[in-house]
Amino acid sequence: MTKNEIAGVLEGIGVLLELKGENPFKVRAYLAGARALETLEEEVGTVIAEDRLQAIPGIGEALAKKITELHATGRLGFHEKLKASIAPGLVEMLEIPGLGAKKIKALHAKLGISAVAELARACAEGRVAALDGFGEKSQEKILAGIRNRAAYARRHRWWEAFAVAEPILQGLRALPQVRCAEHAGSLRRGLETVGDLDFLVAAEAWAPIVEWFITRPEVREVTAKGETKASVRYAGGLQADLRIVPPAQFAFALHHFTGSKDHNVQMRQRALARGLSLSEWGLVPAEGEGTAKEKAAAQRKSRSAKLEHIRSETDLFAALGLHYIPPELREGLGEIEAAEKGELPRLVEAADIRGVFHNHTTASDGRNTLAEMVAAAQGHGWEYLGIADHSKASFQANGLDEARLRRQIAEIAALNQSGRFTTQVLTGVECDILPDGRLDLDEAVLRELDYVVVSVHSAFTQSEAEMTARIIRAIEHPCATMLGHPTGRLLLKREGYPVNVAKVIDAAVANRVAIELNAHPQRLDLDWRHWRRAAERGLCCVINPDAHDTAGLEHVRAGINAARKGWLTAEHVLNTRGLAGVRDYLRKR
DNA sequence: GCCGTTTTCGGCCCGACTGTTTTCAGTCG
Repeated sequence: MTKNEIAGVLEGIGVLLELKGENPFKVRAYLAGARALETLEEEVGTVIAEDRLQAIPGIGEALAKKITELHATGRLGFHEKLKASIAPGLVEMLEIPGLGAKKIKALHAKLGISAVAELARACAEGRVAALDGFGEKSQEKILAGIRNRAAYARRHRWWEAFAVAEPILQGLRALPQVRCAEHAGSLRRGLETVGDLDFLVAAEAWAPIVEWFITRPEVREVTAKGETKASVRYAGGLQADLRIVPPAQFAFALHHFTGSKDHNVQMRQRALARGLSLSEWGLVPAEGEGTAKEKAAAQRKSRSAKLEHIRSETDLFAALGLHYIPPELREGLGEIEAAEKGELPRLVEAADIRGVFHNHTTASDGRNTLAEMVAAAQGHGWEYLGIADHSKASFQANGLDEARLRRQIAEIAALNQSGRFTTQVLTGVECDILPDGRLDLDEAVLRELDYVVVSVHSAFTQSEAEMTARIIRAIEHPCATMLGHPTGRLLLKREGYPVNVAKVIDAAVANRVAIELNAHPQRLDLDWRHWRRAAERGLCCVINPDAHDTAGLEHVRAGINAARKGWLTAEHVLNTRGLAGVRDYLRKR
């Protein structure tokens, strides 16, 4: 079993234990173990062989044993027994908003419900409302939740979520009562997909803001409305939470609601180690004794004392002995340790980008002409624009053969010489990697180009070994400059083809081939989780929009998000170099 | 189940909102 498959089993165990009513900390231990495996930056087989599993934080004796068994046999008796003891319908019921393990257990114990369909029937017959702890409203909410389950569970690509969120944020900022407003959550962290939107507002008068938020025309449903918080659902199922705090608490709340959860847990533990308690309310001396309620009261009392020193997230991090951690890095993946040592990278920014390489025109399947694309690139202030239309094997995309490509090279040379644009056009191609790893165009024509992007567009069903060997063969071609969308994934739509990314990265480093961070919001491929380690190993990144029209050039912004999440600096990214630097790089390869 | 410049046992992040209750449990983030 691969590490992600093993992580999936551990997560499944966690969920099942929760439904059994097990100790919540045990549940958390399994989920944490799954997460630790997912973020492991090496092969799990290596770690097992070298007996280092228990050195991974969150994995102890029991989990190490189970992971080893799963890796060796692909099965785990403990998991299978557990699965057999719980109806699969109960797990599915967890997807219904408002239903957690305890309520599902009660429904199962008292009404014998073990599937979503049975639950719907019981609600319709009014049997759920009659249960202790349930009522009419719970019953209605469950029914609505069942109806909308698919839409509610859906995640949304960052780009689309941002497009919904931005006008609302601007609207909030324009309200007279609002001192300041920000996005929080995974949107602010630049995650590739977003579950819901979080808006955070600092204000003194709250009611008018809540009122404005829940009465937007895009709102389909108001799911919660309190003094400091409101939740709504927009068309398409995207949910948004608004939270309002007094201005003095904004920095704490912004940090808290930006997350991630793992980052917050680590920050709170760090605070506790310093005798402080961190929450969205503030940073106050930790109370040793007393109930949760008393502690909260004590916190509120002492709140004002500390708050005046902390006006921003920068102050908050500083109070815990840390440099400022950009939101994109707050995933609990070592950013706190790096911030403590002052070793956080200076992350690449959109303004660092001086040009892009992988773009299409009407010559293949683009929707804008060469001149239109160059004009748009110039509008972005870029020094160069690379054109990489499809090659002939991508017949469906009107790919270019050798003769058409040569005509395009001549056309680009003429355009550059005309002086019509200050942005220089570089000649490239997105050359198909054929199923056996050969390239789709003659080497002679490839040598006439400034660069060659090699990409897989066919035979996705090959085995991992075949696909990996195929891509590596292409990387080893003397004309290959960069590897396009390395896994071919389409977010929320299609898994990538199976490929051993670690081996591909090794081959790219060895052959001085750059790997693309395809910035198309649907791709963001290679995934940000690989980049930190890959860059340390010397891999050169190139952020490419894969634009098929002038608007597609904007997508670089999404690629920047992903690059930042991958701890990349401008030095790691080829297209932060100016035209001379890029020409130098391409010549020396 | 994990973990330890307080500890090998006894902790494990913390608060808001909802619905059902008359003081709180469950859920959520």
